[in-house]
Amino acid sequence: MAKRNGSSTLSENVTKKLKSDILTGQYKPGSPLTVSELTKGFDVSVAVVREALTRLATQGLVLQNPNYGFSVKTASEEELNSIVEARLINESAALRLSIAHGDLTWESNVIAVHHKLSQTAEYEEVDHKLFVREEWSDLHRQFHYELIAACPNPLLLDICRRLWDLSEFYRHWSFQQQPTRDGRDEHKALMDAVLGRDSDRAVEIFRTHIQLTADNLFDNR
Amino acid sequence: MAKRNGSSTLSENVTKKLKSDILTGQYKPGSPLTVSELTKGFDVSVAVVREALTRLATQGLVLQNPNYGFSVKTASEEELNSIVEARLINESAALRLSIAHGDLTWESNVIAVHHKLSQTAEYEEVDHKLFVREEWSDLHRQFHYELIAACPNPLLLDICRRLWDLSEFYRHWSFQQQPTRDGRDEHKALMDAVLGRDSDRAVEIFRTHIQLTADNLFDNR
DNA sequence: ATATTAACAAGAATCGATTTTGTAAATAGA
DNA sequence: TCTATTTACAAAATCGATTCTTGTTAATAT
Repeated sequence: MAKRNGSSTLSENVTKKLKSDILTGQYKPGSPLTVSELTKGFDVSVAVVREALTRLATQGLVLQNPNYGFSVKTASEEELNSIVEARLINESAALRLSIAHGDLTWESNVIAVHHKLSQTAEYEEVDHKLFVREEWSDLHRQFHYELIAACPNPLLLDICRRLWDLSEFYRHWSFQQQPTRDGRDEHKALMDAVLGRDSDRAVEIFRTHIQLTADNLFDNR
Repeated sequence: MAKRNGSSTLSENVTKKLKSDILTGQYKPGSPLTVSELTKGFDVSVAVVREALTRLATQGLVLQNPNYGFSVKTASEEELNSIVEARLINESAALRLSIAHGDLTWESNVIAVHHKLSQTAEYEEVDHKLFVREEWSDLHRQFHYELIAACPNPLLLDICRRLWDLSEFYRHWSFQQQPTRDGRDEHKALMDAVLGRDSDRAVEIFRTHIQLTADNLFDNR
């Protein structure tokens, strides 16, 4: 850091990096985010770090206690259920709108991303333990995002994006260690329903898919 | 300002005040929010003002162009429709959940707020023009909020709150000048459906209510 | 020995100054 | 006269230092 590149600001870059660090599990839930520590790590001033933390706090990824500082958001099964419920509500609606408005380009984009996703390995083994691969994780996100991309309501899409971020946080900090199912078939079925413009069916598959994914996170601990 | 009171921070207070100023129409949509101007107005440092602006920008009430500064969000009929649609989706869902979970205390709170609202005048005349009274506006917000208050999903409630803020912005900057209808009956019907635990009917009334309110804002210009 | 107050330290919040950026006016060259 | 480059200026972004808060420990008193 310490030097600006392009027309973006230091604050933007630090926000992006810090968010990514939190979402990829670099900090434990609830652990303090000391401003002075972060200034050293990023080699920027307090103003920049504070601005980044303030942004993330407003988005719900960071907790702010006045006069007590910032900390990474905590995790609970209860909250995960709230997130899943909110996602079901908003992403289902966005999905219906997307199916109603999507054009040919959108269709081919969906197919393209699905193909990549289906051909990418989900897990990798490190020290005799399985972890979700970042590449698969990115594609998974892209796939779900592409499904709703034709929704003409930018506000709704923004809500979906933020809820996805919150979900993402749990993927790294749940008690789940072993993969118990393969979502590949579900993704295929979901895509088929979407391309067939069958909203009801698509939403139904999506509902099951996301519910199962969430259930898995806190089961088998 | 310039002096802290209680355990709250300057940033919090400035954020609150600035947000209120924007929502009550103190600044025109799109008008620049110069940091140095605001520091003078609030008698605080740039850090505090920037933090407030950053918060509001993340919430969508303020626009931020990197290296170009902040400005009040703009208004368009298109965006209002997006907001209304997002509110319908989220507030309907919250309403159903609230009706399903609300207890006796909640019921009486709904009745209490509705009574206040029904007994409060909506408009006042200033210079031969009618304006919505702040007191009524607050109660209106409280009423709608109380209806969904028993929803056990805090995330969903937060989304509703933020969408309400965005709607609030339009109430002051729409082209509508003359009141064209009275929502009193609709509020009564909505409350009755809610207390009767009739979710479908409540959502239906709510849908009509919010749609008409939004339509009015951009009609009769 | 316990309760209360005072001193201290760590970190948050705030400040005023410095650096960088974008815009528009001024100058130079075709 | 018109375009291209330079210069000047205002505002944004960033910095490092100062001031406040809060929690903890040491000191004093009951």
